[in-house]
Amino acid sequence: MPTFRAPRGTRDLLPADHVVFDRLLRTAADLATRYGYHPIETPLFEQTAVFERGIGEVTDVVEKELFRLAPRTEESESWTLRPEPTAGIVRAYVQHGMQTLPQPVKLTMTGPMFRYDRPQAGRYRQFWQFDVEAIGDPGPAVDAEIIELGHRFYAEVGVDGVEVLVNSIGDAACRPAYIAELVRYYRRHAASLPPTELDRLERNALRLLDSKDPAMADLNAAAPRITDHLCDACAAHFESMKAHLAALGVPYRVAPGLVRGLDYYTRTAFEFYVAGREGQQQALGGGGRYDGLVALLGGKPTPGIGFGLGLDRVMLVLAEQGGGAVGAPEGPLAVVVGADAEDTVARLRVATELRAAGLRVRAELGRRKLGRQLEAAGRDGAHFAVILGDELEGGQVQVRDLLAGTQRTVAVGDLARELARAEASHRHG
RNA sequence: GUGGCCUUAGCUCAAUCGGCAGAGCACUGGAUUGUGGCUCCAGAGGUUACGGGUUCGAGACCCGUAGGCCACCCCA
Repeated sequence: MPTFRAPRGTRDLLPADHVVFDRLLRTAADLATRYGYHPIETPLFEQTAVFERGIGEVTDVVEKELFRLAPRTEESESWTLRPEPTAGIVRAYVQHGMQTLPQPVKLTMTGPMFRYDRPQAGRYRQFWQFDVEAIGDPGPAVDAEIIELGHRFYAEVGVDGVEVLVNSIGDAACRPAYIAELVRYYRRHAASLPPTELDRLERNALRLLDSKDPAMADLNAAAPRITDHLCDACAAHFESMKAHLAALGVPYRVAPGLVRGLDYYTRTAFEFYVAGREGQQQALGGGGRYDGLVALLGGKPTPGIGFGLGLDRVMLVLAEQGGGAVGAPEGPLAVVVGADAEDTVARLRVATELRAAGLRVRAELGRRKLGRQLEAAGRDGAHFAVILGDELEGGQVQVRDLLAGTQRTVAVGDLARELARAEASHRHG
């Protein structure tokens, strides 16, 4: 019964979890660099209007999941913890005049996002995303390149069975007419619509296509498809994007029901999905094109595309698939131990010298007897124990090879060199 | 935001019909004083999530709260 615990929907990443987490961060950073993306950090919170205007007022994220900060005074502005990275990055793009840079501007950011919804495994109020955004390139080739990048991320971190779902949701030229037709279609069948679906029809008709209600299956299968109602420009974009994906060897599936939850998306929408696992948190990441967003946030009309990949869900799936989750934090190369409980000064001196030489060294500062110290060193995963004893008066210590069980006397001045040499011989043979 | 299941030591779990809260792992100490992994011994660790109720008596039954999980909503 701890007095305090992590807030609902948040969790502590303990050192053992961090081994996997670090690997994800390194892979993300390395991949983004290889593809020409530059790191950016935006604040964890923004003016609420950035999200309301950018994401859309009638989305679930804005209507019920915003993590609003309590105003400090009556007059103070409304701040909200970021629920997704794109709006903030686009705000920065506009604020710093990045339209004057060579286009596209390719940015990457990995960090925590916040949504105030009901927690479940793989769904947290604070969760981590690896995000990339390419702003200023209207062409379908960059869409394919970015999807391929996401696909490669999962491959490199070792997630099996990731499916790529793609769709086109049109643009301002063709989507309104399609939605009107969709509404007409469902209204004709209003009698067979469940009440909740009727309600969604009025709010956001595209969402009906996504319904998991079995009663909707036949109706949705026969519903007009957005991809049959794209304007010529959107249709050409979609075809070219798919051709590029195929040429890059990325396996994908067209998912006509994939509409995504944020209003700013246009044309390309995609999701990375892992099927067949326990629990419904199967969307590992997703993204799409947002050709209207820069203008919406006050910039001149500029196209953009990006994705966000959920690192928490990747860790979850890796653990389920039996990969990665195993991993103790890296232990020290050597532990400095001593026979005399009072010799902590000597232990620290030796350890400090070895650390200055660049070695990973833990000093045993407790009062445990030597046998226990060696036992702890072994469990730590240390390869060597440096044992301080009476020989120290003659400038010498014992170096015990904990893996081989051998031991030799070494002059203190030669310690760093000797440890490095012995470690090298472990590796080579 | 809606509905359901769950909560006993740091972790994984026992505790018969309502009758003295336990084990394994982990942790700490010891096995004739400076040598680990194995073994043996011992110790520490609990308001049985929290608050109320029923009862001679509650870990167990009832109500509420919190947290976790599952399904929705939606998404990462």
